[in-house]
Amino acid sequence: MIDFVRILIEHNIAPSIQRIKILEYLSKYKTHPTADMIYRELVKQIPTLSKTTVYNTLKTFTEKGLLTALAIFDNEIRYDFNTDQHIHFKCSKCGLVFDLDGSHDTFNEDFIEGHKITEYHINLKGICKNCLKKESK
Amino acid sequence: MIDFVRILIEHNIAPSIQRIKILEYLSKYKTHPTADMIYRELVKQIPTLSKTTVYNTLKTFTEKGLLTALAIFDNEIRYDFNTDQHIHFKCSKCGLVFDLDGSHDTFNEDFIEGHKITEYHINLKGICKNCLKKESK
DNA sequence: TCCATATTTGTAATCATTACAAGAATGAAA
DNA sequence: TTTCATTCTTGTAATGATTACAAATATGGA
Ligand SMILES: [Mn+2]
Ligand SMILES: [Mn+2]
Ligand SMILES: [Zn+2]
Ligand SMILES: [Zn+2]
Repeated sequence: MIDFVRILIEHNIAPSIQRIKILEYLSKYKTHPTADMIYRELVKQIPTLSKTTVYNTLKTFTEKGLLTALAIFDNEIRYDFNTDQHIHFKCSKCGLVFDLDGSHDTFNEDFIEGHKITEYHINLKGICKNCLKKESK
Repeated sequence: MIDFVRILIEHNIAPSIQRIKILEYLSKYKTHPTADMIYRELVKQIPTLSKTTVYNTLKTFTEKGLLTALAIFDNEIRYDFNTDQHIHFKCSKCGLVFDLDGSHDTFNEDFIEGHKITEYHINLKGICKNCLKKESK
């Protein structure tokens, strides 16, 4: 059982019910959800939850390094509890986002051509295994 | 002088004034502009230009493989006349998008872990050379 | 308990993009 | 050259994600 309250305190974030639930959701469902997906699920548990709170919380978490914000196609931000370097693949059929942690060699450099690098993302797009299977039938 | 009419015809796109101008703009200004940036520039030349036409045209061009659509941070689509594989870097200070054509080894595989790959993007974020220079003053 | 501060909420605003329908241009057949 | 179907363009309205903002609520220490 992960101690979400401790994680929040360690990141200098006051552990409100909303924040605990949002962090719990992200750690449990590694589907790279959008703010709206998180809202729609959690409002069932917390009927008074506001979508603004979800947005604010996700912003805070990202700024404090607790999450990674992903901008992978289709103009929507997705959130990832896994802040380690890994590769993302989005299926253009079903819309699911998969992790590909292939041991691809990554940039380690802090500077490239004089620019300071703070984030590094590899995003792939295509048709996922499941959708390919359906297609072939 | 590039023959934009020929390029359009070769891609099975009827060469209207609007389409020619949009293609010309993208080939001339390699700044990875958004639809809105293109509109704001071209409406000076074509006062009747509609933003919808810009969006439609960019969609058509992308579908026909004439452009690459980039989703690099901040929820906006940018367009690139250069369809060759290269790396993008967005400065979080000034917002400019730079090309980094570093000979980074890329995926060549058509399939990864069973998923069919159709697009491959490497996006970096950080602070660009120019902004670093300004900061240090 | 009291109070300053942090957090949450709900609504309105914004920004990028898409949907849609009507008008204009095009170009081939008669 | 007229006709007419098709394609393009335009303008406005709608959508969807996100942010701004101000009021209401919760929190934790003095
Ligand atoms: Mn991930
Ligand atoms: Mn580029
Ligand atoms: Zn799929
Ligand atoms: Zn910069």
